[in-house]
Amino acid sequence: MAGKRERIAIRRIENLAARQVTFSKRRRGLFKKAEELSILCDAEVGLAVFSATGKLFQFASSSMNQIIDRYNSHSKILKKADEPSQLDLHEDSNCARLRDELAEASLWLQQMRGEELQSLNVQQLQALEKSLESGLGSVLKTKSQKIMDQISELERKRVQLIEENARLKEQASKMEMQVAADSPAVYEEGQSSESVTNTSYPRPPLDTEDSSDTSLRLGLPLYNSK
Amino acid sequence: MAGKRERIAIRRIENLAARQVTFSKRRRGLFKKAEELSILCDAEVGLAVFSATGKLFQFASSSMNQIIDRYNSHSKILKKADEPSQLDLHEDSNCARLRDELAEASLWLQQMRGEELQSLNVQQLQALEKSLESGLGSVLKTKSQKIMDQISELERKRVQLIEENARLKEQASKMEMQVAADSPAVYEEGQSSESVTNTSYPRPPLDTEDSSDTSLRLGLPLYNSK
DNA sequence: AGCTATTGATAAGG
DNA sequence: TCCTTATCAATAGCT
Repeated sequence: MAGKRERIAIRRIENLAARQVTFSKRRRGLFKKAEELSILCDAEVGLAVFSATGKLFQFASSSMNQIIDRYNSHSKILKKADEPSQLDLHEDSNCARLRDELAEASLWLQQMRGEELQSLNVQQLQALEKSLESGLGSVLKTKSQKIMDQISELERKRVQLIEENARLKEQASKMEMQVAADSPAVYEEGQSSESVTNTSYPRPPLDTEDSSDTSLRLGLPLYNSK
Repeated sequence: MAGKRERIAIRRIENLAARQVTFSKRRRGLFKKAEELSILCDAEVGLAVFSATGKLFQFASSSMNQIIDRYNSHSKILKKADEPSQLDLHEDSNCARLRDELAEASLWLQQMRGEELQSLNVQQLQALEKSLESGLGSVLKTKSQKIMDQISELERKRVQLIEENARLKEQASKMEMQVAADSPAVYEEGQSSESVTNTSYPRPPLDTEDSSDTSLRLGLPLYNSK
């Protein structure tokens, strides 16, 4: 069912539909590779493609205007004073620099509003988005981890306390029985806990554990480091 | 001997030599694909690459100047008339700018309304990504709130248990004193809690409270709804 | 728009 | 920079 791929000759594809499909596929691949080259090798890359129907697709690692400027600079060195023709003649004096700045600014605005994204196929948009997303992700991840740790710790201590309670209850009932056996009149209404006599009773580990628990005291433990 | 190739991450290659080698290889590949695209699909392609050392490499299916001109023509449509030929040069700079912004906004609105989206494959994906991201943000916010609630609840129960412990300890020591007074030989080494006799001792609120606490039992309470 | 069988590109290592 | 080779990635041909 799949492709019995054959190598194709590099010449114009006559079939219109096939040509358009290939254009789409290869264009994507080309732009991807252009971007990868610019990132991997720290190169400035500008790529413009006009489809047979006249539509423009572009990629620029920085901005196309900047790349064209840089290209022209190189070309001038290799050639001559370039062609100041109509464009440069009247703009050069006062408007060229301003025009470039405006072009850059509007390009940025376009990009930030979601416009001209074609020219940023993957790079700028994704760089911006990824930096926000990854920063957010890291924060959330760290926060979640800390929360999880705190929950585990709380749960651990809860279990400890429950066990402690069980021990104490057991002990209490044990003693109750003894008390009842020895002097049955002592208990009438259960434990009305008063007369807090602080005896030298050997302390269970509770308080020791609890003293290491300061970070869990407050209502907003999210932002506590351990 | 040969390459045990591994896939590499698309980020700047730190090693200089490796970066240069990769630059050479990939640059060749990129130019080859650019040429193939232009031939196969009858497209006009211009590609300029500046190495990190500032060297220029270029490919153009026709001529770079022609492509730049054509590019500028397209850009002008989106930006401004760009032909303030001497006459309206000074006066219209602001007006042209405003007009440009309006034109851009219109185009953007078109795209947002669903027009021109086919040509914005990556744009659409990333716009979708962003909306997903904001949705994710809401989810995370809600989740955080629930976790906070659970922590508060755990903390509340912890305090309850501590109080309960304190009561039991108090009671225990109270009884201890009684036991010691009535039969001093009973206690020798404190509470080695064994012989778990489950008496009909009136239960403290612990277990009752605990039964409402099922969602906090597991190690991953993050994904529990209340 | 998806899916594979193939071809093409290329990371490592000399 | 140029080979070689093992792998990974792109994509031609179909559906």
